[in-house]
Amino acid sequence: MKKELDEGLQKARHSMAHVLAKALMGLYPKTKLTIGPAIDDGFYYDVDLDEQLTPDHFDAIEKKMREILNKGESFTRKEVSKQEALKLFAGNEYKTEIINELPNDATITLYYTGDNFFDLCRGPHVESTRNLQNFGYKIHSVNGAYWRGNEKNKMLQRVYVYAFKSKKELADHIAMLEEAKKRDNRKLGKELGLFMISPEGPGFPFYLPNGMIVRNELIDYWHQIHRKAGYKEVLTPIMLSRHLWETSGHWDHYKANMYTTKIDDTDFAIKPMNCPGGILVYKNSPHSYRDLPLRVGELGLVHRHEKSGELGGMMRVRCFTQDDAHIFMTPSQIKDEIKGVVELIDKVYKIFNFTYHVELSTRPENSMGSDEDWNLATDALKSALDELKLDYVINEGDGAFYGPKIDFHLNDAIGRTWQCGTIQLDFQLPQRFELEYTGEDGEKHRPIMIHRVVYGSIDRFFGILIEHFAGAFPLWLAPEQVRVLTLADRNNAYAEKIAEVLRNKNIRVELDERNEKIGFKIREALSMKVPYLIIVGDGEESTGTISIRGRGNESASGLKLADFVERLENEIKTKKI
RNA sequence: GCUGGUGUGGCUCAAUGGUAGAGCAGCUGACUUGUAAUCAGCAGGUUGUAGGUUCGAUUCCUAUCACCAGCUCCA
Repeated sequence: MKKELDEGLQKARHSMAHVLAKALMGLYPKTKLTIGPAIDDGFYYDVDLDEQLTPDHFDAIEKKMREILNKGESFTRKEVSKQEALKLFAGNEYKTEIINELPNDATITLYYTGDNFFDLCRGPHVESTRNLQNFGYKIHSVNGAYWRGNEKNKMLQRVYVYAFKSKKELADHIAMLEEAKKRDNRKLGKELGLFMISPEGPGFPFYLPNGMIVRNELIDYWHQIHRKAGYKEVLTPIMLSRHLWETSGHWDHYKANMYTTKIDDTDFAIKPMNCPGGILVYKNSPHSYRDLPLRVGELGLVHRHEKSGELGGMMRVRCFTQDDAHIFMTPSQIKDEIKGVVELIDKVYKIFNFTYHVELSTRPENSMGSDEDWNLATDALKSALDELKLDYVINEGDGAFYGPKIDFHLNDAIGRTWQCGTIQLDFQLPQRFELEYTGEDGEKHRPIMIHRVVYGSIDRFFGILIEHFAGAFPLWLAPEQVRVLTLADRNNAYAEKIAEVLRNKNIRVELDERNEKIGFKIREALSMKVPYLIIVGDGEESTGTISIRGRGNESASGLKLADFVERLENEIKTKKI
């Protein structure tokens, strides 16, 4: 599912980055160049420069780039020794740092652009800037970026440039971004009355009535499929004692992200995860091997102190509901349980027409447990994926502190990917909490735990859905499924009767009886993305029929209400997208 | 949290170192309407907040809060 890497394009983009570097050096000779790689939609170059670049500078920089492209300057490779390289980049601490990390006997390569500019670079490059003349490129922003991505390092200026093989592709890309902007969950959330976020609670979303309907539909569906898959459900408190978080390891590993408080003289923390609560439920009663696997779901509200600059709409919040579940099982059940979860996740994503890819994350630095357990857990996940014949990418060191995980990444409207579903295998918490079950042999054994979510966060999944559907939710999710519009006051009674029939069928229907022109009412209903409009005037009333207009461009008249209701019910039932 | 930017009535936006203006939404009235905006009137803001400069600030400065883009982080 991941985008194929087009090596030729990457090479050309990286060559463009050198053109940008040369242009910047020409305009601002004090610029210290650092690195300038190709990315998905172009390239960037990180520079250390005292003068703050702003959009006002872009024209001049682009013009300079154009000059270099038009000259048809060749890219030439030159090999130098480490000592020579250090001398050439003596005033540039960033390049010096890079060079110093190379082995002493390394052959270091420089690339010249023309004969008066060179940059430290592994290459490869196109032959000449002439090869890049048809490129569509546009500097679109300058932002801060830490040297080497480490927030302890100096912040550099990162010049971002869109770059495509042709001007047409560039125009298409910009058009796509504009479309994405129209779908932004923050914009649509406001326009469609889905949710709000108040300055009184940054990162803590409020659900408005329309958003609440979507949320409840998502939850209803979740309950249905989980019941069918043999899950039980619990609800655990959002605040628990420090002692519990110390036992779980969160107090040591996750404290920076936890909200804490005191009750009397005891420290408490608002839960950032549901697992310790779920474990207390498990420990509440003794278990036999006959109970396993035990699948216990929880729609748990968690709070995490995310840094202020990381917040954004529904996509990144400080409190959210995870559609969590913990599965307690014996080692021999691991594979089948993981398979079951993967199939569940696949089924849910298909309902929404999402494509996704899978990643497997291994042991991070700040983790607990023995090498042996980590290997065992990681191997178990791998073999389950292999057995399911699922392609996956390995993310070294990106696991949770208590175990490795499989992540599901959805592709959203803008082409970004979002981690939603995850399956985490955990040998640690059962040990820390001394979980047990009685085996067939009458002895005590330690269960293994799976933590898993399907939506991930209901709130963020909602945000992704808003953008995915551009606010035009499928019928089963639409806050308002049908709106009945009247032509004139004298048709109101007829319209009310129709609305009542729909309401009795559990269809979410609203009535628009205002004294407005029909064009105005239609315009408003369509801008609210109502899936179906029923329009009734004298014509319909005299024949006992209805006219409908769909959110697409469908329109029909002379329909029987009963037939239309049946159609709606079928569409809702099949969760048709 | 960091770098840069933004902050004007419910929404979208305008204006100026001399005490803010429009469209939409809202309210009232007229119109009783046939597939994406009927007309008229009314009402609504001490220009995010707190200081400062100034004869005078919403416009300049400082701090702070929130938002936006990116970095870092992440469900």
